[in-house]
Amino acid sequence: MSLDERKLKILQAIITDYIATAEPVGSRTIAKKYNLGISSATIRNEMSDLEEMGFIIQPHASSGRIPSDLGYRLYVDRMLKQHKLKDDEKKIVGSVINRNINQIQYLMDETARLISKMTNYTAIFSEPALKNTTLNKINFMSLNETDIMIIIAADGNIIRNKIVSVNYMPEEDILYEISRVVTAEFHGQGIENIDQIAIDKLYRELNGYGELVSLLMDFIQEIAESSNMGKIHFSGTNNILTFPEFSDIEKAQSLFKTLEKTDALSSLLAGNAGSDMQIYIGNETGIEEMKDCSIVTTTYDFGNNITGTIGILGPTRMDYSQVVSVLKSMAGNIEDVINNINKDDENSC
Amino acid sequence: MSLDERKLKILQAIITDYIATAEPVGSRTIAKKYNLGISSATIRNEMSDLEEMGFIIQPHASSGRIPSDLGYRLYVDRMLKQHKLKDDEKKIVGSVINRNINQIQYLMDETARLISKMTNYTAIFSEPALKNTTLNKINFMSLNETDIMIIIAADGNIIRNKIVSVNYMPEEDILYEISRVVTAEFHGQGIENIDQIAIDKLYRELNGYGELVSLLMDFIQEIAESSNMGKIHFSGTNNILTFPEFSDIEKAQSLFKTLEKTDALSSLLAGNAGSDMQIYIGNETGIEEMKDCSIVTTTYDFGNNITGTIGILGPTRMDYSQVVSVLKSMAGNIEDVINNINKDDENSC
DNA sequence: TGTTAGCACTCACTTGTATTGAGTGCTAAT
DNA sequence: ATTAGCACTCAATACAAGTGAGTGCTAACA
Repeated sequence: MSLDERKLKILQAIITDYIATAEPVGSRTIAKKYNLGISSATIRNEMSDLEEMGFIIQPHASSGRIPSDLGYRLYVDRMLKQHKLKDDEKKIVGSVINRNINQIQYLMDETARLISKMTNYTAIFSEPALKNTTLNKINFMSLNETDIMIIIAADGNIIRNKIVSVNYMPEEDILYEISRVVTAEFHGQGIENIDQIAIDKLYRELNGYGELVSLLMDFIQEIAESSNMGKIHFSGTNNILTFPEFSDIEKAQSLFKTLEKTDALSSLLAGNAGSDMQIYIGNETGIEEMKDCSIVTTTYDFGNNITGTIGILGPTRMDYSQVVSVLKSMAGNIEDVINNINKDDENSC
Repeated sequence: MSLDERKLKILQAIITDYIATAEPVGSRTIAKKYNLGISSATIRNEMSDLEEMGFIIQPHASSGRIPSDLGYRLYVDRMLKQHKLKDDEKKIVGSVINRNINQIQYLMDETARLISKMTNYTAIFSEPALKNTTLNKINFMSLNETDIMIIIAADGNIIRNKIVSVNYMPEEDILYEISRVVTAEFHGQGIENIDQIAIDKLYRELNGYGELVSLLMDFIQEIAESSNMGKIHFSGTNNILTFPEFSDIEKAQSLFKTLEKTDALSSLLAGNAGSDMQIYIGNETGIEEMKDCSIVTTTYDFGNNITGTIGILGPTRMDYSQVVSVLKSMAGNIEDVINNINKDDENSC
């Protein structure tokens, strides 16, 4: 029994129909809707074969068939034709891009919202991990008599700040000088593995201001640690409620709960480091509560080895071709914006 | 027909029971569970009166009664006894507080999560509005050859930053000097109504660096505008799914949609400026989709007239006394943390 | 030998009907 | 004024019969 052209066509029809209706699809439906030039009886025979081969499943005797994880997998791997973005979809994408946003966080948020709107699924994104990032600039700024804000700028336009309080507040000018020295010493250092020699040297050079240096080191370590598990953000989670597979409120809730403790998901997203487009279908996610879900992720590049992940979470019967092309286009756009950040002020609106 | 003690007791019993069960409560139930020393028949008569007075409603003939908005209102206004925080609740509160957080955003997030966890309702909070805030310190910091980060520190430990690109990048030292001059000029100015004289003076003093000044002015205006409608955050929205009144998935979805476009909600939260504890019951929210919800809000004080709002969104039958006391305690805690921010480093964990 | 028509069978879903039970209102007795 | 008792209401539940979409199998056909 071989997987010939006709079987593929029937499988495709089943998947297409099931994506649209979320209802098990029967042989007669296929015969009527997709004119493959064969009768329902023949289709029945073929479907019987496809089921035996594991590509489709019969939820209960005498119901139509639905694609199995394996079926989706085959579809994704072999039959995914690049879905072309429709014109109006393109327009929406443009409108966000042209706004010339320069806060990455905000950009990501907007992108996620856009994705969830365009696909009616749930968008996921993780904050860019700072691993392998190099420090760029460090600044101390006094806020009042006791508080100082430490600002760390790293490659890829990544900025973190923290307010700390000090026992001894240096003069304004001294603080500036300290910033200069620290920056000179740490510039170019990897955030996760700062040279111990540089640290020692700093403590010596800034004799008398050890408090500041140690507060800084704390902060840097804090960043390095926290960035290992970039926070995950969602947009359009309520779209989940529109999926018929979650019309059972219990199921929807358990999925929401799973999304909240994002550990598992986090490692899933991290798994995509580098590869172009990752697709997890049903049980491939490795998360029990997500066996009816698929996740498609891709990475975007901040330059300097810093990458973030965006993805889409939907039911296994989601429209893979649309999802893939939306993601592809979005990742490209994010990179464009990031790389041209503030470089095209002239054509702002 | 007067609202005597006994009627109040019966109403209280109805509300208490309905909060717990979300089921219409009948006379026999009350007679059995709450030993008021009267028979179910008497209670029936009283309930009939209460219904006529508008405090309870009969969803359909021959069902139990449920409290009306008016009933809740009476309950809240007249019978709300201060709910004492249980010991274990107190412990949870302490654990967050002691972590000595100094990022306000993070603190708010944690607080909201805590509130939603303790109450099993949905927590709402708005970012503090910057209205009436005075500028404290302004700093320009170069990031690379073309980009500058503008940092604005305002009263109440509020920090905003923005990355802008400039055509001409001043020397590092000049940038520092500019920061100094700008800070000196703008310190103490209200963020929404900066003295035009000061602005003019600044342009004169910083002759040749007008670009920076105008970028700064843009940013300040941006902040002033955006802060008028502080963004609203939620925590535990999925708790909504556990409310039986939203077991109809359509209803849940329409509520979620309403929450997403937060305009209406935003003005609701803003309405609480200054007052201690605001309670909106059912239709009092003025939002059609929320007629089965109540919102309790309170404000917290950053000092210097800067206030934010936290609140709880739950079904109208929510446990008002618990909610009020949790909110009260939390608002107090936030203020404590904010006011002692970084002032108690010695007992950190 | 592959395809099709026909038929019996399965099973979720719908519809209609009867039953149950929690709850009310009213009336008469205490 | 309170209570017991009774008839009545109505949502919810349970059950039975009917419907229809779909399958598998077999025999006939090209």
